[in-house]
Amino acid sequence: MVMKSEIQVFREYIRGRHLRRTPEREQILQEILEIQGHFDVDELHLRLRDKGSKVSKASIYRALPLFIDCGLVREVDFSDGHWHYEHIYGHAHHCHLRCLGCGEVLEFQEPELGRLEAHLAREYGYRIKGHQLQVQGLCATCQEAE
Amino acid sequence: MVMKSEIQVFREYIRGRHLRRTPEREQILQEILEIQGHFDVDELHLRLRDKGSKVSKASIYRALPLFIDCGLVREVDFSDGHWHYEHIYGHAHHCHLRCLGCGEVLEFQEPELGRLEAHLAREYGYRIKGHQLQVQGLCATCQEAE
DNA sequence: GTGCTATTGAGAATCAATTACAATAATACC
DNA sequence: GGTATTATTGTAATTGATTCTCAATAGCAC
Repeated sequence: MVMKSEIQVFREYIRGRHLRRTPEREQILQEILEIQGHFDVDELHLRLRDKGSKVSKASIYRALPLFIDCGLVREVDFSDGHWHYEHIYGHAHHCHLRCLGCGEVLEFQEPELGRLEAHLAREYGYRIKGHQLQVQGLCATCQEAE
Repeated sequence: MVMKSEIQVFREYIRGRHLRRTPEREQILQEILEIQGHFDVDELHLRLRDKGSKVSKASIYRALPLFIDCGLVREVDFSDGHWHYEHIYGHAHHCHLRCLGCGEVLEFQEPELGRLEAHLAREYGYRIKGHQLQVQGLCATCQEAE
């Protein structure tokens, strides 16, 4: 299966909606693609700053919903008072296991959830759009430190 | 199995930590117990107002972590910019299916998740403390309205 | 009762996220 | 290519949820 590149997906999305392709948006997307794992707006903004980009936080906040809407990025909830994000296009759907002590985040697959979605659709007449599963606990190191 | 009443649980928690039993806290807890389903701080505050209580929002914000800490209440994430809560003591653990159109929230059980927790504990050496699973979709009515 | 200190309400402060606005720049059309 | 249209930008102000400060109050231990 050949996949379109993320930039390609974004450009088609932009064109299809009579939005505009701007260097700011593409810089932001480029940076997101280079980040391993999760990020928040502050981190993203700092990384762009460090590379000499002058993109404002407002533009980041304005761009993220676009990336989410075209399926490149999703919001991740770590229950710490602000949003985190990760790029998902081309990545297998996964869930997060987070250590309450040190904040480490592991990713894991849970294939059962596909079956669950199908079951919920049948049972309640819903068209399922997505799900998030977060698990919290203490990693081995933080258990000892207790 | 006989369970302690929620008020009892809370009073013991308070006593055990040299905190103080106040009418404000007990009014808030009482009100939470009467709410069917989920609530947020604003709703809770309004309901208390309507009953003639003068409890401030600040006190509600200060009381909620106590209820959560003693296992009576938990946070629920609807990804809409602020926290929701529900009382859980004596209720079976459940997950939420939310309609993105009208906001309807259904609850369902997912017994597989217990097995998943055990698996994660074994696989990664974690001591699991909890999990949340949210599913989003469109209910039958909102599918038609599209 | 008395003293210690946790708790309260009111309002100020904080912080992430959104918005207003004037300037800029991407696209469509000639 | 030039021009008009209007989406997008950065800045700064604003919002809205939550937390904090502070002086007054009121539980609880003795």
